[in-house]
Amino acid sequence: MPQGPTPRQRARADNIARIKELALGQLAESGAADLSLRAIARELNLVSSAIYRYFPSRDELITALIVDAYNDLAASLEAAGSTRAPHRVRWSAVTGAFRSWAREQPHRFALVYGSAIPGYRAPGDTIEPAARVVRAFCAPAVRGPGARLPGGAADGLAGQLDVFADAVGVERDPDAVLDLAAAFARMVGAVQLELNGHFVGTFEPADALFSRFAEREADALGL
Amino acid sequence: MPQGPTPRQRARADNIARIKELALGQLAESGAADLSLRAIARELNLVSSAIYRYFPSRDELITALIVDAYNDLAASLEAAGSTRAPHRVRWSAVTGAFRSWAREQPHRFALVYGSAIPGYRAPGDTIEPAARVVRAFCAPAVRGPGARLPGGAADGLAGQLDVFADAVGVERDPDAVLDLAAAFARMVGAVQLELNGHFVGTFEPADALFSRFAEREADALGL
DNA sequence: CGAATTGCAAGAGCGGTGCTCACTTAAGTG
DNA sequence: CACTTAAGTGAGCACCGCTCTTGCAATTCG
Repeated sequence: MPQGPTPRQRARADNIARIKELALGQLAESGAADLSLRAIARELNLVSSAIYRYFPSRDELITALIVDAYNDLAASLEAAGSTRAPHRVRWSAVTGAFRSWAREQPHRFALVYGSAIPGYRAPGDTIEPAARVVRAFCAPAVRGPGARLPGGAADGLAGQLDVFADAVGVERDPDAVLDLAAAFARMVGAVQLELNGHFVGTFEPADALFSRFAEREADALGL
Repeated sequence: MPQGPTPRQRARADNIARIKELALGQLAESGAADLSLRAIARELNLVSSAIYRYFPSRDELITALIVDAYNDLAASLEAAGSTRAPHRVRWSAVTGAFRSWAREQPHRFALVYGSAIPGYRAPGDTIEPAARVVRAFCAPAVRGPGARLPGGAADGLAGQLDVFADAVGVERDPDAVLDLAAAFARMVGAVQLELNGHFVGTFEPADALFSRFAEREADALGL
């Protein structure tokens, strides 16, 4: 027996995909809090309760969208950073890709890095995809001058930086690791500010600001 | 005539305050998207429709809460930064106050710097309070080595930095202004990440990380 | 092949939401 | 005291997430 997916499984997967697709469309129009299972069912010519055959609750649907968004963003960063170009160029590409992805899909960015949806608690399934994003973000700076001393298990911030470096797969000295963490936080914050309109009247368009940020970070990281 | 507020105006103001208070309580428990006017009315022994005498819509209530939150945060930063201590100490105090405020009232932080509430568009009333926060944040670094050259009206990023410096009331060279913008974005991003649990497993607690960030920024700003 | 099992969809229903509207009641004003 | 105006009422509309029972169809098994 070929043991492939049965027709039933195929149909089910198709429906799940269709639901996610419609949910994404709704997300783009109204945001996560307005995501309505009933509306999805309506667009799908289904009775409202039928949706619950595929997603046991609204939160489960949202979780699936979050995981997808993390993976999509991570893939985008990985694609931007996997060239043979010099590290500095790759850094610029990855940071640019982050912002571009967020600007193209602001609703999905809000889903993953915006405020937690009220009453919604991210389950464990999301932490791996989230880490993948950070890994991809740091990839261009993964190795450089001042590799990590094999000290290990230091207390306090030094120890935390070691843990972070390990999780991200970076071999750098603590100062560089700190720079990476700062760069990621800066990125998330700046994108958040841009998307929420906090730059209107000052940094609009913000292209120059973002590329200058990236240059400085590249300098600090010795890329 | 003393021309003070009439009893009616007093009662009205009291009711508005009470509504906002209950809304804040609800916010702390469930987040902005779960904010229910009917629940507020219930807690207030009012019939649901009576709320609309005070706030024409749910969005208007939320806007009021946002303005209050901005002003509260700004006041907190201003208090932390208005000491006679050296600039560097004040910088540390202000950045610390920002994080503290956000950690104490995560729901309010989410309201102002989190993702836009779906379907909700911030009206103009919010931009002044928002600017006040940025001003207070930058206050400790308002003046320092390398004051701004009276060039003015440069194109591109330099011009934007000038606009930003003017709006914030900073007299610094473009590099320092850029540092300030980066520090603010870093702050918002890092707090966002911390509040949303992205630091679990790495930077938890994040106190050391945040103070190290602040130190580096103080260095860069020459404080 | 027929029967049993499994998965899907239907539809009614519960308790909740924001918001509107015609209405009564109460308070302040000439 | 008569009048205006603001506050509160309650029914109602259209929507929401979610549950539950019921009928039907496809698949799997004896």
